[in-house]
Parts: sequence; structure tokens; C-alpha cells
Amino acid sequence: MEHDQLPADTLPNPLENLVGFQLRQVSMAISTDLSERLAPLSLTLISLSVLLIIESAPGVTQSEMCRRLGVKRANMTPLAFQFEARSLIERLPTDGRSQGLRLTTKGQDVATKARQIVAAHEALFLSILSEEEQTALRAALISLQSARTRTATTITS
Amino acid sequence: MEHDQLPADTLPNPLENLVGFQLRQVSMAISTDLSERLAPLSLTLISLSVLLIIESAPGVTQSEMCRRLGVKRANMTPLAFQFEARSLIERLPTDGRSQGLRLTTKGQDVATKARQIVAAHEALFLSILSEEEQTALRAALISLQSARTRTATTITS
DNA sequence: TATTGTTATACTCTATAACTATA
DNA sequence: TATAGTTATAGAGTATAACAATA
Repeated sequence: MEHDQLPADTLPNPLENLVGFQLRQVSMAISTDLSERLAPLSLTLISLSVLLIIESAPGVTQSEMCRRLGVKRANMTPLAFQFEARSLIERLPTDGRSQGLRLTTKGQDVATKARQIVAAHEALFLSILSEEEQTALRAALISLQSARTRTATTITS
Repeated sequence: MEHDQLPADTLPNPLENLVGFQLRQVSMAISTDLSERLAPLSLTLISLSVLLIIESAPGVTQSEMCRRLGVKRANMTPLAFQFEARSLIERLPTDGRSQGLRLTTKGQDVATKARQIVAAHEALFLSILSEEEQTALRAALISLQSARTRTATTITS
């Protein structure tokens, strides 16, 4: 049992000094944390986005949300079915071909709980940073966001 | 054709003011950009990491890299095969059960080109930020990184 | 002709389980 | 018994193509 040559914990990763790499790692860690906090509500980052959009824009259609979130229509169908099966949303025939979605009382309840979880999560990881660091991070992210040209709009925290 | 009620472009996304959400968006945009730049070399973010680790630690085994990168052994096998088929790496029987990996001349060539691409990519998106913003972003990311407890180690830029 | 919601399907990424051969 | 590499497989997440009903 001799593996003194290259134990895994001393292996370098030549990319880990890059800001882009660190950004990705931090982003993934934060997403994982939020996902775990949302699991008790049976929400993923994507279904959370959908639920909160319906909450803030009652009557929204699946297609509208797909355009907003950069996902394909075909992938919204099972999500809407799942929410309907869980009695979180109801469909309002709007148009004959499209249906406006809105939260049920139960859906509103879940949305409220979800927003509290999101707020607690955000507050916790922001508390790691000083006021100055928070401000600087926000500014840097805004600069980087306004600079990106194309790139998908995708989802969540 | 009347959809003046809720045109998709005015739909709010209640999560998009969260720093975690913005971090994710920026991170995904940067990753997408780097992926596109690497495509001509037929490298993904993951295979890039693997190639550069082999470059900087010749003789490394698949298992060691898996531990370092937080991926499962089973998923390294096809990657190693692919690199071998492309004559980018060769296997040095080290142990009877394990094989040290190292770059071929061709693999070294690809690695060098890849590092140049990564450097250009990093320089470009950092150029969006002022010196102060760059420093602040680095500091914030380091704070956030040292704070995260568990969370996968996963990959790239 | 274009759009909505749907179905079926495929591809990628990652995870588990089990096998073999070595240690 | 534990580890390295492999194989097969299954689950997410997302993509395309095509269809019926409607505009």
C-alpha cells in the first residue's frame, strides 16, 4: 500500500486559481445549499422559479414562462402537471389554446414558505461577507451581467 | 393575436434580485463562453480539467483525479478512453491494478493550446471589471469559498 | 401560417451497483 | 478486506420533432 507518489489531496488543479472557476464553485455550492433547503417543499430551483412567477403574475401561460426562463415548452408540461397534481396551481382556460395559471390557496402557502426559505438562505450566505464585500460583489456581478451578450437566460439562485 | 396581458418580456422573475441568482447567471454565462472556445479542441470543461491535471501531475491515476474533482470513477473511464483514442494520453502500468496517465506529445500540444484559450477567456471577462472590482470580486469569492462546509468539489471555470 | 400545449424521443451528465484483478 | 478500473444501468435535465386544436 504505497501511494506516496501522488496522494489525491495534494493533487493540483491548474484551473482553480481562475476567477471563473472560483465563481463556478461558489455558485454551485450556493445552489446546492438552496436546493437542499427546498427539498422539504418538494421544489427544485426550476420549479421554485415557476411557482414564484405564477405567484407574481397570476394568469401567466406556460409559453410565457418558458420564454422568460429560457426553457423549452416541452419541458414545462410535466412541471405544470406536477403542480396541478399537487393542487398547487389551477388552470384558467384563457384562450382555447392557452391556459392562464394561478396559485391555489395551497400553492400560495407553499410559495410563501419557499420565499422565506430563499430569504433565509440568501441572508445566511451574505452574512459571510462584510458590508463592503457585499456591495463590491453586487457591483461586479452587475458589470459582468450587463456585459454578457448572448447566453441563455436560465434559472435560479 | 392579442397577448397584451402578460408579454413574456415584461414578466418578472422574483428571484433575479438575489445575489445567489445573479452569481449563477454570470457563472453560467462564463462557463458557456469558455465551453464554446474549447469546442474546436474537442474539450469540455471537465475534460479540460482532466487534461491539465495530467499535464501538471504526470503519472496521476484515474482514481486520484476522481477524488480531486469530485466525480465518480465510473465516469472517468470513458474520458480516459476518449483521450487515449485521440492519442492525447498514454497509460503507464504502475501497479497492476492502477495505471499512471501522462500526456503524449500531441496531448501536450493540445494542453498548451487549451491553456492559451483559457487565459484569453479569463483576461477578456476580467477586462470588463475595473482593478478595484477585480480585487473585490476575488476577495468575496475567497470568503465565500472558505465558508462553504460540505458541497461537491466539482469542476471548472 | 403561427402559436399553445402536448407527446415521444434522444442526448448529456452524473449516480449506483456489481464485476475482475490486484493489493 | 480494500482499491483500481471497468461495465451496465438509471435518473435528472434539457433538446428536437411532430401533432392536434386554435388563432
